[in-house]
Amino acid sequence: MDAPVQDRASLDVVGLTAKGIATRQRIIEGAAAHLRSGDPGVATLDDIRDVTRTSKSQLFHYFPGGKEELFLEVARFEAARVIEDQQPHLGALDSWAAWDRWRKAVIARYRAQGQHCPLASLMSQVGSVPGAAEVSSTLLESWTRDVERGIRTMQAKGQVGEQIDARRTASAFIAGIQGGVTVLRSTGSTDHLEAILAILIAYLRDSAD
Amino acid sequence: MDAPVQDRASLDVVGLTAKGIATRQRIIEGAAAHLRSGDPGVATLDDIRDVTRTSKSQLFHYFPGGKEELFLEVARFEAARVIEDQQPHLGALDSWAAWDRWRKAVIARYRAQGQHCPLASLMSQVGSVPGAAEVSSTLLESWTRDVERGIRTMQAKGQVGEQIDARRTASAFIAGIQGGVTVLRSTGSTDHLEAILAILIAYLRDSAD
DNA sequence: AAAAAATTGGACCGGCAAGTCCAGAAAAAT
DNA sequence: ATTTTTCTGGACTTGCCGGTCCAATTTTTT
Repeated sequence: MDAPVQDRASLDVVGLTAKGIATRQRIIEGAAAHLRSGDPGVATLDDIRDVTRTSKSQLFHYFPGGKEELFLEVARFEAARVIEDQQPHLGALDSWAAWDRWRKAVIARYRAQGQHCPLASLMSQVGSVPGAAEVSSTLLESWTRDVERGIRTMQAKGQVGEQIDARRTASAFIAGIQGGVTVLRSTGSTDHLEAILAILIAYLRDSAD
Repeated sequence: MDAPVQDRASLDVVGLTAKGIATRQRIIEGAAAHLRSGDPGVATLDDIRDVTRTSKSQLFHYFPGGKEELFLEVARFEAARVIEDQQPHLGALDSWAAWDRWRKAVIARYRAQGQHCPLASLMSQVGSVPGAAEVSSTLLESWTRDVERGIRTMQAKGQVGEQIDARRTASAFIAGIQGGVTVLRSTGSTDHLEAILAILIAYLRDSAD
């Protein structure tokens, strides 16, 4: 389940000993947990130092690019989590029951984490850190693709009308989820998120006449 | 059109001379323009000082609460703009043509401002500044209400099915727009925004059988 | 016109946080 | 074993930015 994380990490750890890799990973995960539980805009390297029980020099040793590089790494880590948390449902949207389980998983996930959305944390840095835009749009793209695949599967089974534009509708789902979460972050309520997921799924169901 | 802004301002300007009011307003508008064109997380009081041609003491004279108070005031200013920019369409969603004009106005607005969404700037401070959450949820609420009213109007005319939950569907619209804009901010494309607006309107049209 | 109040300019302070440096400990290589 | 590389600790530097202060100027009041 964390295989992709391992892969990702191994790209950057060439030349590090086992101990070094462990420390590096501990920093990323500790920083991720810390950023997730607060406003990432205010998070400081010293906070991360405290929470990960490391020193300044370790931070800069493993992330020569400093704060920016570390945050990007955390962003990648979190992006992987977003998709993983929706599995196995997202990967097999092949029946209305599956869609329903997925819908519930999404709502449960965001309800649980409340105001703190790691993806939003990501987005809030899109402006300042160049690489962040790439990380988040990659995530959005693969997320959209998964949903699109689900819609095509349903079309193949005749449970969604052929006239539906799978790609476009998948985009709508992703936008809807993003928006629902955005509203959640500022109002604390999942109403908007639930509303749009229900409507979009109803739209798909109604399409098969 | 800027009557509400005047009202709002007049609440805080008791005891200020005409010149003072003008300076205060110049600061708010200049700061708004500046924040709109960059990452608000990095905006500094000195930047605002430069762009508004004022001095530190003026900033603190008119906004004793410092940065926080000034930013909140800017947030209110921007929140008003968001609604205004969709008028007069948003206020009179009484035919499919009107809905279409509204849809186009929304897309045009966000396409024009590209990656920089003032509402998102607002949101990104929800965590740090207490009042920001209130400002943005007030905006979302009144925005949702406008759409809800539009749906009810269409229902009264028999152009949207009675089985549609107006409130819930309006929530979906708002969430959809938010999400579309969120995606726009990170990918630069309005595809998601256009997709979800089209689908939601189609959903409404199809409801009138 | 004089006094009082509001407005403006900008120097200055203090704290905080990113990033540097180097010395010492631990681990790996030979 | 010793030598070389990797890893770790934390003090220190540097610059930035929010906020304070006070003196000068303009405007309003009487």
